[in-house]
Amino acid sequence: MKNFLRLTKALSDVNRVRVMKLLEGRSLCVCEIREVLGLAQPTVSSHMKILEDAGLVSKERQGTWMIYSQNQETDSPYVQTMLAQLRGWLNDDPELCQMIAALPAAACLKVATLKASSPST
Amino acid sequence: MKNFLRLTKALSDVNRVRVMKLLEGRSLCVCEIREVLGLAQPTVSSHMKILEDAGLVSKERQGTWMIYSQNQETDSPYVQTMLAQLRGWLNDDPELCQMIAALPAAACLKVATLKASSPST
DNA sequence: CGTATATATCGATAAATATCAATATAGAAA
DNA sequence: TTTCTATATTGATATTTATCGATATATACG
Repeated sequence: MKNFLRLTKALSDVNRVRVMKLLEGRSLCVCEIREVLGLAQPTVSSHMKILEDAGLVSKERQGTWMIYSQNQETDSPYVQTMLAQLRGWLNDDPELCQMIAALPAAACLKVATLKASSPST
Repeated sequence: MKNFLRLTKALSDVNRVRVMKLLEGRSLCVCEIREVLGLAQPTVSSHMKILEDAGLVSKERQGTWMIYSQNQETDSPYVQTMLAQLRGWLNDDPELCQMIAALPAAACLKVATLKASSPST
C-alpha cells in the first residue's frame, strides 16, 4: 500500500505529471525542466526526488548535470503499468504540447554527449 | 489533465484506496464504510464525493441509505484502466484483508433488497 | 404532522504539501 | 587552490487537504 500511495501521490501534482510526459521524449536535466515548467530550481529538485522515490524516474550524473529519465527498468508492477498507460494518455493536452514544443533541442545533453564521446582521450 | 489529476488525487489517500478495494467485493453504504475505516461520517461522505467527482464510484439512493458502487460504466479511459488494474493490485495487503474480513455480510443491503423486492406492493 | 435514521454540508483545525530564497555540495575548469 | 556551474538541502511561508463536531437535508415510519 505504501508503495502504491507513493506512486499515486507522485502523479497527483500537475508539474510532476508534466515532467513524466516530457521524459517520454528524451532524458532531461534539472535546468531544462526548470526552464520549461517555469519553477524555481529547488522546487524542481524536490519534485524529482518525489518521482524518484516513487520509482518513476532514474537519474545519472553527467559532469555537473543530473540527467533524469523514465525508469523503464523498474520491477514495480504499479510503475510499469502507469508508465505504459501514461504514454497513451494526455497526448492532446494543449499545455503539454506547448511545453514539448518549447523544449530546446537537448542543449545540455548535446554538450554532455559530445564530452562523453570526445576523441580527446 | 484536470480529469487525470482528479483521478490520481482521488487515489492518493489511503482511506479512499481502501474504499475502492472494498467496493470490489460489493456495494457499500456510508455507514458500513464508516464502520470499517473507523472514520467520522462526514469524513467518509467527503471521501466519497472526491471518488465520485473522479468518476470512480457511482451512488444510488435506497431509502435513507446511499449505496456506493464502483463505476464500471464510466466512459473515462483513465478510470476504466485504473479500476481494472486496481483489481489485481493490493490483494495481499494485510490491513485490507482484515477490513474485508471485518465487513459484515451486507447488513444494510440485505434489508434494502428485502424492502425493494417486498411482496407488499 | 413529529420522530428517527442515514447522509450531506458547513465551519474550524491540524497535518501535509508546493513553493521559493538562501545556503551547501559536487564536479569542471582555470 | 580558486572559481564557476548545476544540483541538492534547509528553512520559511502559503496553499491544500484530512479530519471532526455541529447542523442541515432527505427519507421512512408512527
